[in-house]
Amino acid sequence: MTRAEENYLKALYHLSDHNDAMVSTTELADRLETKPSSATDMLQKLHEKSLVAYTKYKGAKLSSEGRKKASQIVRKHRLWEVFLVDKLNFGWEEVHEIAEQLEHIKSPELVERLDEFLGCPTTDPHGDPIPDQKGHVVTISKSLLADQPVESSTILMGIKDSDADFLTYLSQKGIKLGSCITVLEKEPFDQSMTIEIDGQTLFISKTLSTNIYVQTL
Amino acid sequence: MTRAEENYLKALYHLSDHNDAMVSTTELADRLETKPSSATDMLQKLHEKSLVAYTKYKGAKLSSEGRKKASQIVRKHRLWEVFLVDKLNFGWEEVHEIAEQLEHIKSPELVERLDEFLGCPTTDPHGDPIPDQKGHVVTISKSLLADQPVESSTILMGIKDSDADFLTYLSQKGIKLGSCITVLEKEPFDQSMTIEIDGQTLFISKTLSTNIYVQTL
DNA sequence: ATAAATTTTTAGACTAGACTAAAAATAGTT
DNA sequence: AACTATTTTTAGTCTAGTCTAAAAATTTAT
Ligand SMILES: [Mn+2]
Ligand SMILES: [Mn+2]
Ligand SMILES: [Mn+2]
Ligand SMILES: [Mn+2]
Repeated sequence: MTRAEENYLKALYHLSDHNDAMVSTTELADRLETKPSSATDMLQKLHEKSLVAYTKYKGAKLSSEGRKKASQIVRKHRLWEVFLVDKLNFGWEEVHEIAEQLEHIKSPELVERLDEFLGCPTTDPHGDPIPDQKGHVVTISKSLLADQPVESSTILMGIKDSDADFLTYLSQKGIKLGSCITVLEKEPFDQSMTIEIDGQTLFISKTLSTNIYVQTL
Repeated sequence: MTRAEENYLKALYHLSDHNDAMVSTTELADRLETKPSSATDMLQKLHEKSLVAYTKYKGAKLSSEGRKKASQIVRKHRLWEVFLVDKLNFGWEEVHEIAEQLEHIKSPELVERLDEFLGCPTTDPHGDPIPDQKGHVVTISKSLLADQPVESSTILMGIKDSDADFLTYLSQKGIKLGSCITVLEKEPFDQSMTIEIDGQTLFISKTLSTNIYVQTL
């Protein structure tokens, strides 16, 4: 499998959002910052290889074999992210780009040894679950901070959009995985919130609260 | 820089053997398991980029810029080998293939953090020196075991041909970096030797003794 | 110094992956 | 239902990197 093939499989994995929904060529092309015609080419190739179920004009989804391959890439990506943050002290906003390369290293043995070295983590630095060798993920029920009622106490479990600027902003405010968040106020007209996070009071926009996953205590 | 370009630069680095000797296209092609015509193509390209000094029919050698790039790849290769052996407990015969991939990961920050994480090692698991950020290597004077006189006591400092089968064989015999070797006997007709290594007596062929670097005590 | 053998380069073809432009299919609108 | 707008596919082109076969240069041998 080439790097390009792997990137397409991974994109399909993320876009189908676990409910093996059909993905259109434009969605796929947008995600990979390429053109729909290129996506069509690749989908036809991956269909030939039985990694993708693709029907002209109707979109594509991963085959079970394709999903397994994709989950292995995601597994590697997230394990390397843990390595970079836990062992090399990178910030969570710096690791995605590097993991994007490391995920393509081919060595099953390496993955398992890395996993063990890291203490078999179940989530990556952004709160996303790490698939096991078989591609299974333990899904932790989490809800959006935006949907929490006033007075509720929660713990920050994940970031929806792991954009580097967004992650940097969160770090600056001292917002990180495991932070305790209590909703103090919610403005009905623009859904902005006043929250207490690890003791300090913060005012946050709707954009922010819809990109943060929390777990109710 | 593409992966292929990097592999060509690295091959030139190793073949020119520090004395910036001219390297022929066939040598280069053999090393990279490709054809001379492919090597010619790439040399012309790298010459265009001023990374290689190449003159038709006369061979090629690295420019100072090219040598610097090459040394950075070698640096990465060897640092990753240290990581794999020291942190992930791989055997020294297993790491070359994986490092061959890892050496192409692009992130200067990663290299420096990895270096620090590993305690800034100066040699890799096969006894080869790790170039610093500027491409400088600390050359430790070592000689071939084959050239040692009878009765001399030495320490194993490196392996010349890091072929996986050879490394596995050495491990099986308990031969590793740092082992104390005393030459007990030398047969004049075929240069085979009887040695004492870490207490045990071993009979070794010329092939073996010409692939082991030692330092005299 | 010529001729033969070897090495090196060129020319032409191939694949993976991407792109543009045009054609075909689908979806949306009157 | 027919027309329009959008999406998707096809056709053709491009680059990187490889290969084979042929041509050119160099080296070796006579
Ligand atoms: Mn990737
Ligand atoms: Mn992540
Ligand atoms: Mn390599
Ligand atoms: Mn090595």
